[in-house]
Amino acid sequence: MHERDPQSQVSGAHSPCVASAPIFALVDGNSFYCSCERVFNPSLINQPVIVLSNNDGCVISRTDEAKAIGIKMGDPLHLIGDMIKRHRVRVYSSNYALYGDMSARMMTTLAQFTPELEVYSIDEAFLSLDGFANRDLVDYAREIRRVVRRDTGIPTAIGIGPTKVLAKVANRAAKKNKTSGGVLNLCDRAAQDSMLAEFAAADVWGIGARSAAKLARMGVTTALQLRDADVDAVQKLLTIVGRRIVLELRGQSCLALEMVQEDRKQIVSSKSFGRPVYKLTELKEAVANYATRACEKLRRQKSACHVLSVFVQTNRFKDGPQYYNSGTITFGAGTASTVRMIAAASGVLETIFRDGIEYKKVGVILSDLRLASAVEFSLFDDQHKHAQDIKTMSVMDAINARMGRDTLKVGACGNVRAGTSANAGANGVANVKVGGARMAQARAAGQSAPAPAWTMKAAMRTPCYTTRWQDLLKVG
DNA sequence: TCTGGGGTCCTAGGACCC
DNA sequence: TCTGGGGTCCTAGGACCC
Repeated sequence: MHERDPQSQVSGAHSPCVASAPIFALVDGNSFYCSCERVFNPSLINQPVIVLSNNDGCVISRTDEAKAIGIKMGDPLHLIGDMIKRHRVRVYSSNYALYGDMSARMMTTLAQFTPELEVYSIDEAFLSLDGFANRDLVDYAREIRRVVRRDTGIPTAIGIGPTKVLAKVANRAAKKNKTSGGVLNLCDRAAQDSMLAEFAAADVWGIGARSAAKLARMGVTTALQLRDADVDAVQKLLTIVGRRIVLELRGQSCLALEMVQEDRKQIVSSKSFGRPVYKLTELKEAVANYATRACEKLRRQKSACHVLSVFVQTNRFKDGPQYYNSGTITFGAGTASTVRMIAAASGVLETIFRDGIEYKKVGVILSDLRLASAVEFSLFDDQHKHAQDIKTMSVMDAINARMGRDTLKVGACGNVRAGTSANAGANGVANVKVGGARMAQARAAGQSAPAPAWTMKAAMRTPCYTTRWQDLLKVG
């Protein structure tokens, strides 16, 4: 068992990596989004490739070749146009349906190697190798890499260590060091010493820009200095979080493997607009769509929402008047009904909307999430209506699961088909009635209508090779 | 013209109660 | 005029992650 509360541990002790100590491996997909694109387009191999954030705003994934040119994470597209042209960088809009599917394949493959697996993010997983101490860990990790590559096409790097933080360090080093063969083991004390000495404190997992600056002020700039710093002083500076990091660097495991994915405590759906938006009606349509997405997630984890917040904001990068406002509504009896949520969100939006403002973004936040099966009613709540809502939603979910997202949706969402974009055009919509709620049914064939200003820009999106029949890759 | 979205955890401070 | 102290709960803000 790992001790989860670092405060209860003996501080200052350097525990050696003995047989009974935990062993973590961190498997991380290299340039994950770009690698996904390469799997389906081999002409991208050995080429500089980047994948962009929503609205084709900035760089969120880049290959080694793109890094070598000098393209950095988070670079706005409009500032690197020259570089892209000069080096013929291949540019892609993000395609989360594809990346999510590739991620699931990678995790399934990893699960063949150990049942003790934590899916940490879309492209990373921690594996427990506790029972493997008597094997050659590096050999085993190489085998994992080989099989993931073979079965998914995704290249990975693997870092091994007695704690999660050290496994992270090892992973970074494995990626950087081309002679490592993609695998690096930091279970050995001497290896830790030499590696941490040349590893920046700012690059340690959990140390962000703010914390790095604070540490630098007390003379700590390397991971080795951080490990050997006075743990109480670090806690004073960086709270309990900093203490845990120091202990983990010393080889004391404070962060356990979390195999079960806990339910979300909060669900956010918000996006920047492809073009400026001024009108309340347009904002309402955007909010209806975001509320729809959020409620789908909510029902998937079988929760009910008790607090809904809606916010609006202007473009913070633009000179001129800024506006931010948010409003909240509380549901006496929790709900997961898209119809109710949209109505409530629309009401909140009206209270925070001001005329004559150039809006860039709206969002909805669902919080105070509790078990849907345990919703409590007061004397004034209409339980019959609530039961009807649940039925309506399950019909909608069932149809959309079978026929595709947004086949059935609430009329307030307008006529935008999910998965299309501002540039891809929209499909026709017909209204139908389900369980008393007015729904809009999008037709499969697209009669083009101009896309609303609030929809996203995604001009360079690849097809959904793995998740849509009509986008299956054709061979031959 | 053009700068992402979706999460988590921790702490301090205020409100409130006894 | 004197005017406690401890506990809990909630929230906003900060910081971090991918």
